[in-house]
Amino acid sequence: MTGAGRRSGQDTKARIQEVALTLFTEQGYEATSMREIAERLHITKAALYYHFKNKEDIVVSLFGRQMAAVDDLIDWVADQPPGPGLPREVVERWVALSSELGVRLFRFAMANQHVLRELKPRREGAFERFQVLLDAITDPDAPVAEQLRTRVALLSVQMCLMAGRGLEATDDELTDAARALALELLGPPARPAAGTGAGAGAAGTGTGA
Amino acid sequence: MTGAGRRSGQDTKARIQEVALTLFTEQGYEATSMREIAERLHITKAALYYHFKNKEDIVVSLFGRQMAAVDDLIDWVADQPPGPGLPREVVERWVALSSELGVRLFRFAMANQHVLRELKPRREGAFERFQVLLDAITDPDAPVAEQLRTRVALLSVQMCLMAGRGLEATDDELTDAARALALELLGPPARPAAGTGAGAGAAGTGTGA
DNA sequence: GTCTATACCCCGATAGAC
DNA sequence: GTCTATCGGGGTATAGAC
Repeated sequence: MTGAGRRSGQDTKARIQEVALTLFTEQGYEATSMREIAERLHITKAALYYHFKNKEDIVVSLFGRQMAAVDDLIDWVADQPPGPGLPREVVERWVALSSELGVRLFRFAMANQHVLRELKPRREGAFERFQVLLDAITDPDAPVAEQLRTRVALLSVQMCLMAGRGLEATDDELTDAARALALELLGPPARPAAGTGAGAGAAGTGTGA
Repeated sequence: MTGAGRRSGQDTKARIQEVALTLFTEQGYEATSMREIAERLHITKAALYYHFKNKEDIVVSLFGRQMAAVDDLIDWVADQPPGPGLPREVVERWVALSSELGVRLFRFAMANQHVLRELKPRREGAFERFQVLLDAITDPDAPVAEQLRTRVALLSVQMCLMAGRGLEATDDELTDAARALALELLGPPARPAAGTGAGAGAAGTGTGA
């Protein structure tokens, strides 16, 4: 019986998140003040601090699921033996993750790197976590040009989303193009050689985006 | 006779720029306060405002030459007839520009997109200006995947610089790899067909980085 | 448990004295 | 050319009303 006339705390919290994401995306994180968020909801600044520790905490709450998903991917990578097929696997999973999280949040994350960079919920920052993925798929013995190709492949997903701004294309089209480009950069699929029996079903791992 | 014991205004201004660039790069633009900059130079906040209109203006002064160079490139592009060889030309010039400006400033620009984005010295913002370049080399009639390849090619410089963090590679190596990657993404060089007599000497246009 | 009122200190920026 | 003083507004903390 909490859902009628009176406003439940859950509801308010969700509304704050909604307004905050909108404003952060439209005008940027720094350019959006706590007062501005509060005014849109007809509450006071202090009320925000009942629901969230601080301004950063709102962002953290918005990216909570996503950060956890990235952490899962990192943990998964840590358990994998290095091999020629690993980069493709990681790229596939990374693309799936990106489209699942939503292009909207991904764009926000890119345009506000400086905010995400400072968050320290687990591990280091969002930025350093991506570095872990990059390092995991980089063969330290390969020539620099080759190392860069592999790393750029993973980055190309973000780049396609960025470069796609202003193009007449749906988010799905962009995501598909990003995957195609990333895989192309990795070169022809390494045949499962001998011992490594990993390269089977590719992407569809759990979420099914 | 202004260079001895007394401190000239020119000197102070340069010292401010030096300290500001260091702090901005180390801890970010927003995380660096005017007071902090002033304290390092043993002057007060207000003194900074004698040399610079505001905080943004310090950044503008740092990027002045570079912004002008980008503007020149945009103007040049605007005068070119669209053609299959144009993307390669633009990429070559963009890579040359990037290495000339210095990898340091380029990294700062990427990590602080949100600042550059709001600058309005001429035209719109630094971000929108890059969009002009992207649009200039994009063939609106090509399939989306093809359009993205072209646009990502131009972005490859930024990607390599980003992906190269943590790699044992010199800035020159990264720049070279970026150019190679960009040209590869653009596909085989379009033969000069018939009428377009532009694709001659490629990059070396003025600066000679 | 939910929110308001109020106060704190730092920030960027300006005006005016020296 | 540099300082002091001051302004409005930002994020944050807390006391207390309901």
